[in-house]
Amino acid sequence: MSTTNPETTGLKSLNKAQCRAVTSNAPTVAILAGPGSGKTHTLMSRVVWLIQQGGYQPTDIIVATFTVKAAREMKERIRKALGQELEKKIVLGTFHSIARRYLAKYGGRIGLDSKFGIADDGDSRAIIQRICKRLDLQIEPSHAKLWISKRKAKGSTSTPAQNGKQLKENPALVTCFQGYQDHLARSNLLDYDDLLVRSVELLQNHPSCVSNVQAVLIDEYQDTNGIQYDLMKLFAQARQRITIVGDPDQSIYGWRSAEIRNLYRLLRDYPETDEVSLEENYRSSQSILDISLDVIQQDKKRYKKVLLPVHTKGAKPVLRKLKSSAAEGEWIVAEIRRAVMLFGGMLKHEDVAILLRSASLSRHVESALGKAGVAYRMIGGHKFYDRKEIKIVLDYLRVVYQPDNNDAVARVINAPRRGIGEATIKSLLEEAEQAKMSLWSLLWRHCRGQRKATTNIRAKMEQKLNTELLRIVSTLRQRSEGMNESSPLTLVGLIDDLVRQLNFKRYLEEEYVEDHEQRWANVQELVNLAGDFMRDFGKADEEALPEVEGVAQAKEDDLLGRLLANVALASDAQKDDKEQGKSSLVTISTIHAAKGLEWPVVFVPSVFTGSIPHSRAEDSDEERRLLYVAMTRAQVLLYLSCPLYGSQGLSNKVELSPFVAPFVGKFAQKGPSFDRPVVEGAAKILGRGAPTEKAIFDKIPPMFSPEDDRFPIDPFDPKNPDGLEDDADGHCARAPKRQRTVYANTGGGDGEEERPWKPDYATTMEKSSEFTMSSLPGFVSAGAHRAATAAAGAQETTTATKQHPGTGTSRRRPDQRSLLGFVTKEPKTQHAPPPSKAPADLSFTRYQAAASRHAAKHAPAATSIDLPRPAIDLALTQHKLSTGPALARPNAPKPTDDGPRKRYAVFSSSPPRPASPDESDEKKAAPAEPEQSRPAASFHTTTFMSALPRAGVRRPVGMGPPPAMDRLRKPFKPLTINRPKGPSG
DNA sequence: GAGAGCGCGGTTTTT
DNA sequence: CCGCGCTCTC
Repeated sequence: MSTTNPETTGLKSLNKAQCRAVTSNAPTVAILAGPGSGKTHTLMSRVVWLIQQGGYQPTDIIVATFTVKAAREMKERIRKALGQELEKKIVLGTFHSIARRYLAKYGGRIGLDSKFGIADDGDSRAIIQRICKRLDLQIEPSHAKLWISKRKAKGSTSTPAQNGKQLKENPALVTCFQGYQDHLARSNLLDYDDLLVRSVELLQNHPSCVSNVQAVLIDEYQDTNGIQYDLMKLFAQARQRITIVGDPDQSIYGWRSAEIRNLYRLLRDYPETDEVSLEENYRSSQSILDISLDVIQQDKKRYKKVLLPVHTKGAKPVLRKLKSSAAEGEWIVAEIRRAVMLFGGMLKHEDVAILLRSASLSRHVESALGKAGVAYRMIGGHKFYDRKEIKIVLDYLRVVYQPDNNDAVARVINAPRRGIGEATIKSLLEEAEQAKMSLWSLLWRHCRGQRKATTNIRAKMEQKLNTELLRIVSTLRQRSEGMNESSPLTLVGLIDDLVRQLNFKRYLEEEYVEDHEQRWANVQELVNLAGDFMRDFGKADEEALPEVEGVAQAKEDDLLGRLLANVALASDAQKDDKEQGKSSLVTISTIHAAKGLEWPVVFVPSVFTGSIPHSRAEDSDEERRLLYVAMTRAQVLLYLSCPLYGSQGLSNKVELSPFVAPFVGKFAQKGPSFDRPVVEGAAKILGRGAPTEKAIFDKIPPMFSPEDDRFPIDPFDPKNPDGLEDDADGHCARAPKRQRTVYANTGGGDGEEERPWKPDYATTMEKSSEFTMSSLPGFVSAGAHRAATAAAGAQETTTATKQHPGTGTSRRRPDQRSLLGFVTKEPKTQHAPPPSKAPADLSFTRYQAAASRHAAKHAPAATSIDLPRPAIDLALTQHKLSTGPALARPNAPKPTDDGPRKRYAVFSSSPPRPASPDESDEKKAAPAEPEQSRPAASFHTTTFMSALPRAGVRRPVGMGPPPAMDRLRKPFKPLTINRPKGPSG
């Protein structure tokens, strides 16, 4: 297998370096590479290669990823390459889920009860909070939690060196730690960190459990922490074959104790490691890469490496300043629409991602999208499983599964209301603890008359407890114990019965008069999720571990337990591309959750100090890397933006993030013109067909401004800093005093022409933006939009995995083998460092040289070869009817025959005023039903619908002036869903 | 002792 | 801007 011919082994999609990594015979392979260089693809290919060429059994391979999403994606890819049969046998998942599997099978060996549950974040927090309070420790629970988690996550790293520090430890923390562990043990729970800690313990003491393992592969290695490193080594202890891929520049989990140092530990611990660096970036346009590098290179301590653009320059990334967060949201919507429109169907909503530093920033964006009727899905942030109604049901299930889980029991005692208050529950808990029995059995015995509780429980309540809680749960428990894979529907039935017997619907109606429907729908969705779970994980040994000879496994056929574990471990976003394909959704995600993914169009809003370096962040380098990660998700269009005033008050000005401030001049100040070269360049990068100009033209409605000119370029006006809220038109309309911002001299340095801000135009457009956006029929409505795009863009477009389209153009570096591009500063390892003293900037120099070479080669050539006509698009640029008096009501043309359901929203041409009751009458008449045109196929649709006003309950949000609405309505909670829906067969 | 009402601080990112 | 903890009433 040493001489492998790429042609015959499916390695064609790999470049030379990748190929070398895939086929390396070294026991340990470290693949270090920047974003978009095909790391994951390479790792996946190596798995395939190990199985097909190396003769390894899939069951003997462990692939660990960092996030659930990454695991799922990896799974998908391997399935495509190997087929489901083989893929299923590979032990693949997040560290946590793999650890859990081992503990479920072998945990008995280290004294673990096989029915252990997983304490999620909320559980841990609650437990710690209680302990702190009860013992009157003078510490902050959140701090304690962090500390405990850090301590567990360290693994073997810390122990040797720092004894001095250990003495300094706050004894209160130690006490809390102890109490916490005791409590977990009593409730038979493991927290997330414990899964890893105990697995390490297991594998240390019982290596035979992994004696079969031939190869271990780790994705996103830079994010592993100490304990995960230990675990990796232990997984690999039989054969010591490890392959890792990673990028130190993308290390964004330091707060979770990820240690870049692990890279050097690996090189030290496995001196024969074959290091491979991948240097070509296949993802992004050159200008995106350039500016991303500008950002990351501010970090002087970083380990430099080469990143060669493969694609052409592309449109200049944008750094846009907006008046407020609300304006920012609206601008984003406008840009999305502009791009979708002017790319003539080549870009769809699903090609767009909005990446946020924190989930809480999503509000404005969501409301803008909602108003415009753009469907979206939110990844990360609020979790479906965190919703109150869901938590209650889950808590019941946990009690069914684990009667000793006192916390779950306690939460469930008075929900639905049974007239048992907090004080009573607290007292019962105390009593149980004193009596060294679980809360459940205390109640049980009390109600059976076996042991009278000292806590006073009134007869009426005892009655209720007995019939409504104890009896229901215990019968369900009996049923669940008889449940197994051969009776696949029982889990759904179980939840159904639980909910019915609790009269949960009525409870919701009474408790949540306002939105009980939504909540009940959520409960229904939970039932559906359970059904999906049964289908996908229920029967197949999705989680099986290979039998190792002579090592007995515990059977884990407890469906309920697995469901609950799945909820705890997989509570992040699922995407089910199959179903989503029908409706094209914009993605909103945290930057963290976006790692490893890519989109043609990426927005990074709120790039201001306090958000991106987050105000509570301790490591600003990590924050910078975070921004870098966000930026490098983009393939063709990258937009950063920053509101000039914070959302709270008008007076709090906001400062541009220091990470971009020095480069303001390198960004465009507004969205690019989507002229022919830009469109064609994008088409090339994405490997999609560029639409003809006619195709684009035909769909552009009149009144549509092809430029990003609806918002002032510089909304900042010192004379009128307070005109923000009420929109005293004057100040936005004033001609821009150019570049008088605090940040830098943007100098307007390049060919980007600055369109002067026309006062009248500005006002009208600005003012009319709400209704224009939301009510032009066929324009904003997803239905029409889909019709339009479907007609044009029926071609295959795959965003996920690129097969390195530009093979012909991408020049591989001849000296690819060299490592010097990567590590320039060798930390205190003294094993043979590669060409050690490369000047620190060499890599960058190389990069620059390559980049300019590349540019020289491509810029003229690329366009002239494929598409000889350069700038016909002038016509397009001038196709700007809208610069005229903007208020003329457009003779709204339906772009296509929208069939029978053409929906004309009623809109008045008068500028929107703050909502008055009479006015809203008119608005009520407007059909608030953009959502009806959308298929309700996936749960994400549900997500989206929750964003929309429900007829009768709310008036159409799109019609009204936004601020009023925002204040009137309780902000909706986006359902952020996550559907553990594995790609079913 | 249960529940409704008001005031205050506070929450980054994920398994 | 949202859950909490505190107070007051039943």
